[in-house]
Amino acid sequence: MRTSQYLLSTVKETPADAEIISHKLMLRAGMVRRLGSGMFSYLPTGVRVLRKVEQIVREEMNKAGAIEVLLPMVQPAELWQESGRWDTMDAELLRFKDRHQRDYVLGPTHEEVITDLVRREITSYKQLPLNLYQIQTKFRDERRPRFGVMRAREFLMKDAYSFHLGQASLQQTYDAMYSAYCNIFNRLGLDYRPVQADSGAIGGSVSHEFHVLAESGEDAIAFSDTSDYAANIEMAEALAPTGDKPTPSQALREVATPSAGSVSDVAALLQVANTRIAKTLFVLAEADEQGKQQLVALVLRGDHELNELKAEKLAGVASPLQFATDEQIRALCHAGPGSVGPVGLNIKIIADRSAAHLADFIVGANKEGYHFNGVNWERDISDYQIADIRNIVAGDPSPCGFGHIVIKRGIEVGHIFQLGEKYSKALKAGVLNEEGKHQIMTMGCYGVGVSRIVAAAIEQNHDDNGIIWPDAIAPFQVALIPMNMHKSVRIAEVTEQLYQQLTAAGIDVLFDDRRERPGVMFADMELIGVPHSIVIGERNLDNQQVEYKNRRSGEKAMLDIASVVTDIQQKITR
RNA sequence: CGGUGAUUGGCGCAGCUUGGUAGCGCACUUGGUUUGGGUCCAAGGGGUCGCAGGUUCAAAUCCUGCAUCACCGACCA
Repeated sequence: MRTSQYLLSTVKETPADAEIISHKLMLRAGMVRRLGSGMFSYLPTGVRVLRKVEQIVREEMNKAGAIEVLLPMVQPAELWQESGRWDTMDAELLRFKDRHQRDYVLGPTHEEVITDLVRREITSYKQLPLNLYQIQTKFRDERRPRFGVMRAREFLMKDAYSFHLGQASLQQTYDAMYSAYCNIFNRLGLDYRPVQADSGAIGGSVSHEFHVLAESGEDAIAFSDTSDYAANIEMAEALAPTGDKPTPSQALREVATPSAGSVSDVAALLQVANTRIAKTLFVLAEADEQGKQQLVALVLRGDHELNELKAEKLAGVASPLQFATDEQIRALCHAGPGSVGPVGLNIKIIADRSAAHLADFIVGANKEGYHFNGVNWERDISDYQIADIRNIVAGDPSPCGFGHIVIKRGIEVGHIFQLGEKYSKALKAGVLNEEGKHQIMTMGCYGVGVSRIVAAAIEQNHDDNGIIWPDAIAPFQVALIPMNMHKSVRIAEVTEQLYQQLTAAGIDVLFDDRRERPGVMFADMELIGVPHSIVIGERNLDNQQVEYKNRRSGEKAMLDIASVVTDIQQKITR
C-alpha cells in the first residue's frame, strides 16, 4: 500500500474525551472514529488490525474442529421469549419493532439463534458433537459505554456454541477450546492468563475467562504467588482463618460513638484496628409464600468487602442481590445505618468466615450513636450461619492451598462456559440417542472479544510515540520511508523495487510516497505502530545499503539491498 | 439510574461574568521556501455559536425547556 493512495488519517491532537491510552492512540493513529456513544467507525488501519485478529481466531477455531456460520444480528422476539431472556435481560437488550409492529432485538449474543438453528438441523446423536462459531457484530446497550472500543455498545466478537450428548463430550470440547484460546493469545503475542470465573448472566457452571494483563483493566484477578492458580476476584474463595478462634474474655458493654458512622470512624474513635469491628449489611431475603421479603443481615469484618455474587447465591437471599433501604433498616433496628448490628435481631444472620472467627469484637448497638464492645458469637448472637461472602484480598492464603494471593488487573478478552441444558431445554433442542429416545443436548459456549483485543493489545504495547504492534496483528509489517524521493530518481527507483519485492513476498508493506518531510513520515509510521521500517537515503545507497529500524527494540542495522527481503522475513517470523 | 460538566469552522479550544453581530492553534487551498525527526513566510476558503422558545432596540453571551456527549458514582452502614 502506498500512503498517497491510502487513508492514513493520523492526527496530532488528542481528543479530549479519550480516557485511556488505547482509545487515544486508536483515534490518533486513524484507526477508529466515534459515531455515537459506544459506537465506532473503523478506518482502514483499524480494519486491517481487526481482520488480522479475526484471521488468527478463525484459524485456531477451525484447527480445533469448529465450523464457521453467520447468524443474523436482528432477531425475532419470539426466540427470546422462548428462552425467557426477553423478561430477564432488561435494559441491556435493545428492542425495536418493524413496520408490522412485530418485536425484534439486536443480538447481544446468539444462544437462542444457534439453538434454534441446531434443533431444526440436528436430529441424531450421530451428528454430535457439533461446534459452530461466527465472527460477528454484537450490540449490548451498556449502561455506561467507556474506554473507546474497550467497552463499546457495538463490538465485534467471535462466539462459538457446542452441542453434545452428555457431559463427557462437552468436557472434551471445552478442553479443546481452552487450548485453542491459549493458542490464539500466544499467537497474538499478548501477556494473558486463563482464570477461573463465574458464569454470570449467561448461565451454566464451569467457566474460565482469559485476561490480558493491564493496569487499565476493569477486572481484578486473584493469583497465587506460588502456584498457577488464578481466579476472577468475584469468584475466588476466601478461606476461613486458620487456627483456633480466640477465647472470649470480655463482657458485652455499650459504648457511645456519637457521629461515628463508618467503620473507620468507629475504629478511630475507639482506638482499635478496623479488623476488630464487624459491619452489618442488610439485604432482602427471598420472598415467602405471601410474597413478602424480610431482611437478611450480612456480617463482615471491618476491613473486608461484601462479594455480592457469593451472597446472592446463598439460600434465603434474594437474587439478584438487593440492598435494604434506609427506611427498612430503621424499621428493623430502630437506628440508622452506622449504628446497626446483629445483636438481638430476629432475622437470618449470615456471618462471613473471617467475621465468625472474631472474639470480643465491636458492632453497632441498634441504638443511634452507640456500639457494643466485647461482643462474642454464641453468647450474644446465638442463631447465625457462617459462609464465604467477602472478596478475597491481597495476602490472603490462596484457595488452592499453595501460597498467598496477589491481585492484578486484567482485560477480559475471552470467556468459555459449560452451559449445560439451560437453552437447549428452554428451546427443546434434542436428538434421538442410541436407544432411539429423545434427549436434550448439552451445550457449551465460547467467546472472544475481537475488537476488545485490539484495544487490549495497545494497552500492553505502546510508548510515547504511539503503538507498538506485535508482528502478528500489525496493520503493516514493514514501512518503507524514502528520504527526498521526489528529488532523487535513484531513491525512487530503489524504494519502488523494494516495494515490489517485499509485496511479492507476501509482506504487508506501507510505502510512504507522500511529499512530506522525513520527520512527518517517521512520526506517522511510529504512531500507527509499524514494527519494522526501512529508511532509504542517498548516503547509504552508495554502498548498496538501506537502514533498518525495529519499532519495539529500537535496534538499527544496515541491510544490503540485495538481501532485504530475506533479512526482513527473518525479522518478522522471529 | 443519580451527581457534575460540556456543546462555538473538519479537530482542539478562547469569547459568556459585565449583551453591541465571532476569534486562536491544528488541518485545508494557493504561491514561495525548506528537506535524515512533526520547516518557515505570505495570501486565502470555511461557522444556522447543539435544538426550540422567551427577555431585549440588540443574544454565542441572560432565562426556560429539550437533545446529545463526557466524567464520577451506583456494597463498605
